[in-house]
Amino acid sequence: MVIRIQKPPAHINHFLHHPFTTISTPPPQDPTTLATQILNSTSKTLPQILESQSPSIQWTPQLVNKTLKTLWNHGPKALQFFTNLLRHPHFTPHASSFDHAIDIASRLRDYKTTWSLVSRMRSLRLGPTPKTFAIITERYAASGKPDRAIRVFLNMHEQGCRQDLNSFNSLLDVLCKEKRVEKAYGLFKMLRGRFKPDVVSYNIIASGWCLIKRTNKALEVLKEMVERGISPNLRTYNIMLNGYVRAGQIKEAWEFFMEMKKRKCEIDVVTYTTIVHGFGVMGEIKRARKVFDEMIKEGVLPSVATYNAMIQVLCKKDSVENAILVFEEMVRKGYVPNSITYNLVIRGLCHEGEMERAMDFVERMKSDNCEPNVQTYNVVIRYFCDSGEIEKGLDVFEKMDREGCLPNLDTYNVLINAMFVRKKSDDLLVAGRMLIEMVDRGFMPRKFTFNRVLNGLLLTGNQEFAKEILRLQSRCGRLPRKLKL
DNA sequence: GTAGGGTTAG
Repeated sequence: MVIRIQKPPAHINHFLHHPFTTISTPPPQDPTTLATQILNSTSKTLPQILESQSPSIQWTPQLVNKTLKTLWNHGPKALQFFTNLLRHPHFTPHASSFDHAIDIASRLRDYKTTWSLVSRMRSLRLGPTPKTFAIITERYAASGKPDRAIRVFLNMHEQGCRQDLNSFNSLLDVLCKEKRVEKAYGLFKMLRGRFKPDVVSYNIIASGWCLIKRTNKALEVLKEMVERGISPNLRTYNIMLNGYVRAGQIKEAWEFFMEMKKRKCEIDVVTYTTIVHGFGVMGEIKRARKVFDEMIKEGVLPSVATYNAMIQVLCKKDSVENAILVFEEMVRKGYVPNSITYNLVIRGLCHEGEMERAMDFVERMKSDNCEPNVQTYNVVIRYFCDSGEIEKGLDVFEKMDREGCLPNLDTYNVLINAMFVRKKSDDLLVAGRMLIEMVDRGFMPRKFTFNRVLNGLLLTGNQEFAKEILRLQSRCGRLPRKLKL
């Protein structure tokens, strides 16, 4: 049974802390330890594990959410954990935990679970909230079902959640981020009478056009906005600026930036970061550095993101050594590098073949209380494998497991591909086991990957294992049409 | 999680 311990009133507190009172304080509730226990459990032992925690553990939303996040790359286990918790009569779920679980279920394309969580949420009067719908529509749009996303939005009021301008903007954003700006703009025009678009709506559509490098369309939309009496804001300008940079129109970007200055537009750290990044990707390191130095004189302090932009472009167009100088400079100035910063430097070092120094940075990351994430490990695994050091790649794979970092689809793809280079039959067995593991964790291998592993196993005389993989493939619906029963 | 800047592979 799960007991929620509530903070006692102050007068009771006195008795609780009396030396003769035997009520113990709850143990430290560490989501990582909990997640590890859950990962090592089976569907049978999981309820017992949760049960054994129950006398002391407080299932706060933070603990539940953090645990779900840690289990992100093992969706089925994450959902098992959450649905088991829901069975406990004394567990009081929070709307945000439902949203996390719904996010995980819809990422697995398990829409049955998704919607049953929604109705559970509803029966507990916790939602669904507009955020819940943003999650679900994003998942539909991301898996090639933008029309389904739109339908979900149009029907959300039936789930007790009224559409408003905010939720409309969310939907437009989701469609634009999935590069369905054409569709988003059509919907925008169709429903603008009903939702009265604002500057946010227009900014979303404009950045959608910019994302697919159609800066002229973005300008057109913004012109229409002004004609309708809505003024652009700083974000609007930053969106256009970034659009030019993305589209490689660096001349236009610079002119736009100059125009902003001339018109005494407020210019902020985002504007500068965009320019630094823009010059950098064009290989104009000196000009990037100049803008970087200039912004401080103009009274705009760089952010960690600005440093990240600078570090990235130095790695790509200059040298890692200079990038590391900037890294040390930011640390000296009291900035705290984040995981993106570390990953950039690590990637830069890997790219130069400096694998040992890259691994040193992974350690430094840890000692700086910035846990290496799945992207960090993916980078070093990829570079080890690409340089033929398969064994070291596998070592890092084991290391991340020990550190409690779950691999994602990229990790498996990189490693499975690497299992073919040495032409060793043992490697194919490893590939087969990885294939089984990734499916177990909710990742869908491509048909190509299945076939490659299958052929490899057959050619190395592992007929029995090949059959097992074939059965797995058919369960995944990844069989060639002819073989499907 | 209503909008803008840093991680990704050719």
